[in-house]
Amino acid sequence: MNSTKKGAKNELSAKQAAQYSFFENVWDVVRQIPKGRVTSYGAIAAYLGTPKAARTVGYAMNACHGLKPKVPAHRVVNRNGLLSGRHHFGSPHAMQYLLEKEKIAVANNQVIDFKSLFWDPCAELRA
DNA sequence: TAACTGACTCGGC
DNA sequence: AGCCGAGCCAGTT
Repeated sequence: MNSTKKGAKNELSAKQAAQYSFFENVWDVVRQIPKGRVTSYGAIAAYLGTPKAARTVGYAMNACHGLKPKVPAHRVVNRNGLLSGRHHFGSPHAMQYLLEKEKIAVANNQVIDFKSLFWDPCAELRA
């Protein structure tokens, strides 16, 4: 006990986000995305308490490959509804193919009616 | 230890 | 209206 450390790093003070790394938290939220819906990196980051950590969320996706629980990263797109991470699925069409299977219309690497299909974790999971 | 990267986002021109 | 640059966060090397 008495680690005598400065104690910093507890700034998260969110509800959970406790011992799990930021990545674990991101994956957990992504897995909660309902089928047929999509969300943005900024929305996930904001839910974790860091609206500016959108880049970090995308970075977490980079490590989501090979995870035990499947992470529907294909449901995560950028703020413009563009499939920015399609190139990281091994195949540039894999992400679009998965989205189409979810009944999500995709054109030109962009989600159609993205605004309507947008799923906000802070509004649905918000504690 | 320090520096860089990166699947983003916002603002300004 | 579209294009460009800077900022931010966490993890990796």
